[in-house]
Amino acid sequence: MAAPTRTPRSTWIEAGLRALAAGGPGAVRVEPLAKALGVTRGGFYWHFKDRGALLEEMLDSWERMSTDEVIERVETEGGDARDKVRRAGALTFSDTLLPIDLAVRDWARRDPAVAQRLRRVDNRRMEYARSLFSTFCKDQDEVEARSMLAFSLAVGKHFLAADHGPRSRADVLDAATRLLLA
Amino acid sequence: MAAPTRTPRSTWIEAGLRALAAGGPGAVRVEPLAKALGVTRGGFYWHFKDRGALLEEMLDSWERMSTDEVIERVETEGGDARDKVRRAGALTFSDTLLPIDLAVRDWARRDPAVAQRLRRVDNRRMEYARSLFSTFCKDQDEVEARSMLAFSLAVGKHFLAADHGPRSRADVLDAATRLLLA
DNA sequence: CTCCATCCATACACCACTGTATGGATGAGG
DNA sequence: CCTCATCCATACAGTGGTGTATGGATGGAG
Repeated sequence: MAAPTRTPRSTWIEAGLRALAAGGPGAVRVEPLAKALGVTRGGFYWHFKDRGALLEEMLDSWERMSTDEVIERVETEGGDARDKVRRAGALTFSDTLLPIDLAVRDWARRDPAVAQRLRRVDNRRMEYARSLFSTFCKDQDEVEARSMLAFSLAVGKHFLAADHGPRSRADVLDAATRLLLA
Repeated sequence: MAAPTRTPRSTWIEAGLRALAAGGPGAVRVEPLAKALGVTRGGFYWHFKDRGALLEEMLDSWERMSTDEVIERVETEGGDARDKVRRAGALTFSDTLLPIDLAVRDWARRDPAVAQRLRRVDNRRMEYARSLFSTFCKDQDEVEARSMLAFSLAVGKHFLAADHGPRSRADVLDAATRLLLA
């Protein structure tokens, strides 16, 4: 051992994820990250081979946070299937995870390696959603359709800019969720 | 008049939209665009004040293509409301328009001016969807919920990476669409 | 043929970032 | 107090873009 790590790998990764959330992968640049952390890039290239290595580890970190950790928390808190669907949605699209998630989705459209990671993550989520919907819907085709619609709604609502006249967005989401959980 | 415009504004705008579709707004850079068109940046700064002016005009162009032109085509071809919903979806998310649309959605999350444009566009689309759903669904809350779900599905499916086990993505989308149009 | 608006090439100054090399600081273990 | 692994600052060369200035080409109108 020696001096206690001052700005360890994890600090760079967290800063990187913040930058990704705010501006997409193109905004994850070493120099601005260092400036934001109040250091120079000196230490960065001690921790990481290059910028690409940071991006890899950011995705590793995100992948862990977005699946196991969320599902574990939902299961320990209990409740019936409908509660769990709502809660899983709330957790995986929380204030911190949501913007990262959306940035990764756009990124995945352009980078096959990222697409593969997202696929792993989405598959775990869909598998979980399927298991929950199956508890109150017996037709498997319909379970799959409802899961897909629920997931699309959870993601899509952040990419849609439409207003709803007299209704609030929250009202419409409520009505849509009821339709799916009926 | 004088020499016939060799690479007019529209050429730069089209090239810009292609770059936007392929790599997001950060990929719309003058130098690579010129290289792709086989010219230097010389002419670009004759047409446009700067890079920002090009982005503006690209959005103007996209806004026109994505609303009036689509709705007009759907209406002239006729059919019942359910046909029109499907056809409007197919047109506004065609091979050329879709990647631009998705790029703009991500862009809008970071740029308020872009968000405002997207809002105008999505409102026109939702308004149209509402009018179609209303023809076979009388509960206005439900019309709004179904419109929102349909729109979310149309956009969200391109951001979702999940597989569906034995089923194909097309099968699941079919089932989901039937659920919405029931 | 000449003129002139239109469009393009070239060269320049500038900026932001990448990755490397090198020489410190810093502070716990011995 | 010395040592050594750990972390950081600084300087450098290189890359790829931006916007400006300037001097041509080009080709239809007159």
